[in-house]
Amino acid sequence: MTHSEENYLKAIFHLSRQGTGTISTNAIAEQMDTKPSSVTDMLKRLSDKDLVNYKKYQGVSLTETGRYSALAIIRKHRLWEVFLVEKLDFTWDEVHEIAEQLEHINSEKLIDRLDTLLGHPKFDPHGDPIPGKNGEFKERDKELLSKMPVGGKGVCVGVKDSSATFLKFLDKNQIALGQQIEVLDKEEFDNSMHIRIGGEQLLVSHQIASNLYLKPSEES
Amino acid sequence: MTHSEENYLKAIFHLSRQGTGTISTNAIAEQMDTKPSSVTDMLKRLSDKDLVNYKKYQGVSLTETGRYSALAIIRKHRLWEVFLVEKLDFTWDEVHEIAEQLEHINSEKLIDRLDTLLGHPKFDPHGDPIPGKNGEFKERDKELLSKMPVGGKGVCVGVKDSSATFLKFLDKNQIALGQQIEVLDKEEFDNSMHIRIGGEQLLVSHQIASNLYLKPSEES
DNA sequence: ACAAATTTTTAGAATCACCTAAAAATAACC
DNA sequence: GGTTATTTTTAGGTGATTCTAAAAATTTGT
Ligand SMILES: [Mn+2]
Ligand SMILES: [Mn+2]
Ligand SMILES: [Mn+2]
Ligand SMILES: [Mn+2]
Repeated sequence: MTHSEENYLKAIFHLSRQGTGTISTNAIAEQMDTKPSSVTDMLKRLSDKDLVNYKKYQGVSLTETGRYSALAIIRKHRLWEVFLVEKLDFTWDEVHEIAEQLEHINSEKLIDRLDTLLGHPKFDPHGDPIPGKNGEFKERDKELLSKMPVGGKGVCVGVKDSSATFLKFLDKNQIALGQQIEVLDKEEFDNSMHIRIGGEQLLVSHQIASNLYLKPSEES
Repeated sequence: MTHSEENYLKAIFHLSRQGTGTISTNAIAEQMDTKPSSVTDMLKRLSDKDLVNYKKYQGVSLTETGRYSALAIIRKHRLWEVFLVEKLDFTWDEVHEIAEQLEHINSEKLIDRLDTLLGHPKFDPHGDPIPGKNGEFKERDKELLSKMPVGGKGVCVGVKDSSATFLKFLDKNQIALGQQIEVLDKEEFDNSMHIRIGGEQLLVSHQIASNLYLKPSEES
């Protein structure tokens, strides 16, 4: 499989996990920052290789083998991200770009050994789950901060937007994975939220709240 | 720079360090297992980018920037090989193939950090010197075993052929880098050599002797 | 239901990296 | 020095991946 094919599979996988159902040509083009016509070309090729189910004008979905391949690439991507943070002291905003390259390295043994070196991590530096060697994958139980009710509590377990800009913003405001967050109040006006985090109080915009995932604490 | 361009630069660099002078199209084609016509194509492209000095029919050589680029790739290749052996327990016969992929990963910070993690190694698992960050490079002082006189001694410091087949053969016969070797006798008939290595005596063929590098001990 | 807007596909072209077959230049030999 | 052999380049073509522009299909709105 070529780098390009791998990138398309990954994009289709990620899109499948957002909106339900079949994926549109335009959605892929946008996600990958290419033209729809290029996407159509590639979908034909992927379909020929039985990696996607594709019928003209009907949208596309991954086949079993396509899904398996996508998960293998995501596994590599996320393990490399962990490696970069844990072993090479990169920050979580720096690793994605490099992992985009490393995910295409082809060696089963390499990725097995890396997994072992890292102690079989279950999540990457952004809180995303790392697929298993045999394609096991389940999303973790999480909720957007923006969807939490006033009075709700939880632990910060992930980010939706993992752009460097957003991650650096979180660093600056001392918001990190593993921290306890409580919703104190919501502003009707702009949907911004007053939260308690690490003893401090903070007002976060709706933009921010809708890009932070919490694992909600059990309500009594 | 594309992967292919990088591979060509590397090939030209390696050829320059063997026979002296300018490099022929055919030599590159053979080294890279492609056709001479493909090489000509690429030489034009590399020349356009000022990475090589190329005039039709006159052979080719690296420019200053071409040489610098080649060294950067070789540095990456060899650092990754060290990483694979030191951190992921690969054997020296397994690492080259994977490093062929990893050498194309593009991140200065990554390679700096890797260098630090590994303790700034000077040599790769095959005894080849690792170029410095700023293009410093000097070959180590070494001599082929086959060129050593009877009675000569030295430490095994490298291999010329670093194919998996040869390396596994060396493992099987307990020949490893760092070992003391003494030439006991040469057979006129087939140029095979009786050597002492690690207390044992061994008869090695000319083929083998001409692929093992020693650092000759000071003769008195 | 039909026109307009949007999405998607086709057609045609460019670039990269490779190939084969043929032509041209250079080197080797007598 | 002229013929042969070898090396190297050109010419032309293929597949992969992208693009733009135009055509076709689908969806939306009235
Ligand atoms: Mn990432
Ligand atoms: Mn991630
Ligand atoms: Mn190598
Ligand atoms: Mn090596």
